[in-house]
Amino acid sequence: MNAEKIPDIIVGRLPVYLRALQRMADKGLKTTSSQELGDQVGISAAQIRKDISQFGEFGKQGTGYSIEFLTERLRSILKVDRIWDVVVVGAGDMGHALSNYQGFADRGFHVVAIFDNKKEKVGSKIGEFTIEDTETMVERIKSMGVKIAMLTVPATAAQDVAKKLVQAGVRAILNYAPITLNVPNNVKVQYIDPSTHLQRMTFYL
Amino acid sequence: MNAEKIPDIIVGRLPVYLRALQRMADKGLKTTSSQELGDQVGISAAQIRKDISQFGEFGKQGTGYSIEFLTERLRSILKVDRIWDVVVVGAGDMGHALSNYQGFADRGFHVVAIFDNKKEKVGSKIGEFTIEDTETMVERIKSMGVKIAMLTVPATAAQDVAKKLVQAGVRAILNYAPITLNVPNNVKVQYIDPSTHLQRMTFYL
DNA sequence: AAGCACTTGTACCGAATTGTACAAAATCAT
DNA sequence: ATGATTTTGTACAATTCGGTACAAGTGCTT
Repeated sequence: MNAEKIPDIIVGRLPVYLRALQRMADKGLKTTSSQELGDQVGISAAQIRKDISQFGEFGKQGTGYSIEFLTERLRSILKVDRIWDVVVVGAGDMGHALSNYQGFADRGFHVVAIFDNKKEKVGSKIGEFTIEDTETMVERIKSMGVKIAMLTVPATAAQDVAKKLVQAGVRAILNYAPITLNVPNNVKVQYIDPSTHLQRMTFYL
Repeated sequence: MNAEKIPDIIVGRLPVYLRALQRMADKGLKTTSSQELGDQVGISAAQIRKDISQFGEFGKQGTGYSIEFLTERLRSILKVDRIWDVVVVGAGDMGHALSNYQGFADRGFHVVAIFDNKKEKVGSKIGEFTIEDTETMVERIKSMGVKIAMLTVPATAAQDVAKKLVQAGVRAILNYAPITLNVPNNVKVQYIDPSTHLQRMTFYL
């Protein structure tokens, strides 16, 4: 499989499959089917089979998929068969919550530093982290070789910080600021904005 | 325009347009074009024109769109030309952050209560809110007539809580728990799971 | 007043995505 | 062993989605 040829919409579903598989494994299950997995994640069985088959023939007729094997394959495909270091920029409530979040460890991520530009915050602790100054951020990120950042600064500051992150070599940004970021093509951005997500649902109310 | 006929993918882009328009208005701008708006949000101008034209002819040739008028129309279409009461379930770090979040007010939402099932948390304060017991949640939500909930409980509890929310009349759930929820067709769910979003990007690294 | 530049809304078309259906393989029951 | 059942992977069809192109309206300049 060539990464360039896989549609983004399929890539977007893989983490959902992986998440469901990990839950099944936690329950002690050994195998599953596209039907069962589809019921779990609310996607048609055919869709799941087609998505998975983009990367190889991982199933067995009559039996379905080995949960362990499929999990391993998906982790490899998504490159989370390793641990990625991640930095948090913005030490507000959201940065705080992400720094403490226990849900990264078994999904392939590890927060290694948190930055803020408020001098009065710099130096204070969040859990085990000491908040660092954004002034030194670019060098710190470069020296650690971090490729992933989570951005929880105010919208007004987000574009500037994003530019710095790109300078520092960051290639993936999870943006919590309610603004669309302008970044080079080789940098990926995912957006998390609760108001936007809510507005997407009020349409149907 | 008939709500049933509008593709979900278009509905999903409208809040992004609205967000960009509100930023333009804040800057004092009066009009914009599909080209300019598209540059802001990273979507082609033709796409934006087509999306907007689903709901009427809001632009003017040669001039573009009145920011104020288009904002007003989008707010009406998305039904955020009013304030929706929202409850938070789960008083962990994320529930805490959402309860304090200042970004809801001018986007159509207002947090009115926060619930948790941990007896030792119930009664304590988060900002102006007193954490309430999930045992009384269904009745409280019913009596307040709340239709929207944000779910920040652990994955293991999420499905049970979601069921209760549906019983209470909630029609839209913003789910922060890393699990797919099973809800009736007339209930909408949006998913926010940082690990899933990050995994969607590591594929390209 | 005439020409130019800008911009919308939409018709048309190709690309992307999803659904349907089934042959082939594997397991299970008797 | 044989037939019934389950399930995958994929060919084909249908649908959805996005890009291209342009007529027509608007405002600006000279």
